[in-house]
Amino acid sequence: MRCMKTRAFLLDVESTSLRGKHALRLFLKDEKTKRSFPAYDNAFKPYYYLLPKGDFKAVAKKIVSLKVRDRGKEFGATSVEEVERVIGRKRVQLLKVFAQDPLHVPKLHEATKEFGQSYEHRISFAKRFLIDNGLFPCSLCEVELDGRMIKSIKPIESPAQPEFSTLAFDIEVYTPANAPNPAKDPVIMISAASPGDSPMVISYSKKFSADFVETVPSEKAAIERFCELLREKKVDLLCSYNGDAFDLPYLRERSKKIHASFYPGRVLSNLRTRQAGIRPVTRVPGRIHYDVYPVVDFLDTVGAVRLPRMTLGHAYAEILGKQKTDINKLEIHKAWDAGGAALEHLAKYNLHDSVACLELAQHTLSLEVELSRLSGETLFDTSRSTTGQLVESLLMRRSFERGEVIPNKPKEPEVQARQQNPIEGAYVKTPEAGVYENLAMLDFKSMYPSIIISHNIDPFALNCDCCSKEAHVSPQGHKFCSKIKGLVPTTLEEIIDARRAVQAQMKKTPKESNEYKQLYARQWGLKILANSYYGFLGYARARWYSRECAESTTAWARHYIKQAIEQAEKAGFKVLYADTDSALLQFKPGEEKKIEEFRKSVNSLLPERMELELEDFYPRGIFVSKKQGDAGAKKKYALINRDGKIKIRGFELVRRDWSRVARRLQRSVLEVLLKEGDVKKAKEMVLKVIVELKSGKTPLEDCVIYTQVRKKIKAYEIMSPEVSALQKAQEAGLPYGEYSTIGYVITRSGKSISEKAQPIELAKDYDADYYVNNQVLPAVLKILGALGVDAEDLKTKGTQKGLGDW
DNA sequence: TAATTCGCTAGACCGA
DNA sequence: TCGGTCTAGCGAA
Repeated sequence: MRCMKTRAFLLDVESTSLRGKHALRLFLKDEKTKRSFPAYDNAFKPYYYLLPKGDFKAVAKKIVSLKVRDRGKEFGATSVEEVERVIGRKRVQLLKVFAQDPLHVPKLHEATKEFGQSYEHRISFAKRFLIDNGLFPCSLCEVELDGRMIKSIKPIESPAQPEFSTLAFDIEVYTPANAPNPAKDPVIMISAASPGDSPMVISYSKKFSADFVETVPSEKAAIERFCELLREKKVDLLCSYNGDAFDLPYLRERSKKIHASFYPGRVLSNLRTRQAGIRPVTRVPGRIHYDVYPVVDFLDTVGAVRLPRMTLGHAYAEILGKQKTDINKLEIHKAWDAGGAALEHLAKYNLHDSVACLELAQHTLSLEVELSRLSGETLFDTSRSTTGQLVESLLMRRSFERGEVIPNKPKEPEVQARQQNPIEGAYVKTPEAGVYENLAMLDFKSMYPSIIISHNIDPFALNCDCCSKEAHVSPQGHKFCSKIKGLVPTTLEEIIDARRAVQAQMKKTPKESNEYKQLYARQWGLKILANSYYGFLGYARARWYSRECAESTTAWARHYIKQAIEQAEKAGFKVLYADTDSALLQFKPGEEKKIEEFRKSVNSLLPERMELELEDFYPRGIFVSKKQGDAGAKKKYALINRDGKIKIRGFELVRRDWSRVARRLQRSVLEVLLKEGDVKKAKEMVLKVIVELKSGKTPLEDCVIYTQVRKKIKAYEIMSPEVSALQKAQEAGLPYGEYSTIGYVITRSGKSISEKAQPIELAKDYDADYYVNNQVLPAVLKILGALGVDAEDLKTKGTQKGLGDW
């Protein structure tokens, strides 16, 4: 029974070799038996396109006979075909140049440069395979197998999703010196957690009383036991937190050092770590290594969560609202040496890291699976992708389906030129500081996507030959075809329509069901994709970058919001504020109904796809002035709705680079003012906090300021508190790498603020004057000022010694 | 090598 | 020691 036909989920694809020749290794999971297995394809051949300049046949002939030398080996194109494709909007004849090996493609491209322009020569082979076969990862396909070889594979339309056999792990390393060094520092514990099983820790040479610890004879045995565990559990999804950069490479290096056999994969291939931009990426052959760290980072950038720091503990707390066992990193090796309770605590900590990682993986998986199915990237890639990569992947697929040649990535000088020439963005109206009542916030539903669709904003619909008067003309004069819909608006419209359909389906589905969760994840993924289109059009490295498209999108946005503001004023409302796609209107008491009439009149003038919505009514709201001058501050306001729910934007209290003591007080002050309008009470709260700070009773944790250090330390021109604190932390051997977020306290010792900054791990005291004058007072003075409180009065009274009068 | 621009604010730096 | 300018980070949309 060597030949068989089956239905299976496509889990992953990777480029590999088979008997010395290139091949693709797919990981499949049988729908019925739930067995995961590798299968190979060596029939699919790499290729790229060439648009020849000069005589077509002559060029084809030259390429066929071309020989390229690389590392002592000679090769050429295996064949050349004439094909018809679309570039931009033009049908053209192209040469499709096939290669024997994916590695030959870039070499052939170099060698054929003189004959014309190459296309699609920088698409990875695995991606090429997926696109050309119309296969979607995490989806079902029909496979015909001859032993391990794939005879045919076809996608199956089905909403079914694979169930993964999942395991999360985490390691602890003995690091008495500074940074962990695999040449010297042993792995002392490996923990593992999988659904339905009790989590466990593998360790050695020490006595543990906890029954979750499995003791083996040595470090080597521990590493090998871990690999064995992965085989026993037949793990599909191996979860880690930063396993890409730390746990997996460390285990590999350590295994080399101590001659442990380290094969955590499903096949006997080694781990592969490659540098993907700023961070490394590690593949475990035959399993999907799901690193939760980049997933959390992604959620942070799309605004789904906001983390003070990117640690596992912070992610666990912010995303799942749970606390896990903590330990001071500097104490780990001491706990190992000390044994007893300290060692038990370390084991527990190690255990909880795997448990937390597993829970976070499970929580985020449905979204990532949906994004993978939507973008067509493997789950491995998707979970490490940025929004730009997702949009690009999707467009590449749809481009292929339409017979369009995928545009090349821009070369570096072009990227630079684009970056130096940014486009004009949104319109923001300056508010006047003060307290206002009877407010309504209106906003355009999915403004940028709806503009792109409505006006057919697409790089290849720009300046078409077919339209003259009937073309969409942007406020800046760019013309977009009104007859043939472009790739960008088409795919975007599909996304929006799909999201509507999913949302409709959700209404018919019980909220607690699995199906509902899946639908929720799907509409969320679709929303993320839709919202990323505009940024992608203006992204300098994008294959579909178009200055004209991006600037037309924002120009139309400015036009529509300003038009709405004008209409609102004509209708008798006061427009207090507007930003990009929203406007805050003030109405006369009891005239809520007029808002709805106004909204309808605006919508009657809009293109069909665009819509102004009522976001909410707000009985009261506060705007403050800028720190310098009397002008109202943009992007900074607080509103309270009829249910007493407060919406706060831009204030220090939403910023992680402000101390908790200042943020908490600012929130309380805003709440009291919005809910009760009690200025006196607010003033008293401020003074209470100041007194506490001055008395030294404020907990140090409330004084921590978190700031990310976003460049290499050497690259800084200016010494800032965060850079200074990071340096001090690194000197003390704390595990802060480059680009990390540092939590620091301004202490009493030192002259400049940078000198006074100490990492929280090392800080012993705080500088009360700094927290009063540079944190608490700036956070509340502008707010109280907006209510007519004499801010200066509070400041002098507050900072004077004699607070007894209050 | 990995989505955009607009806007606020801090703290350092620098010259008077 | 001041005020202006600049670098840098973070948030709004």
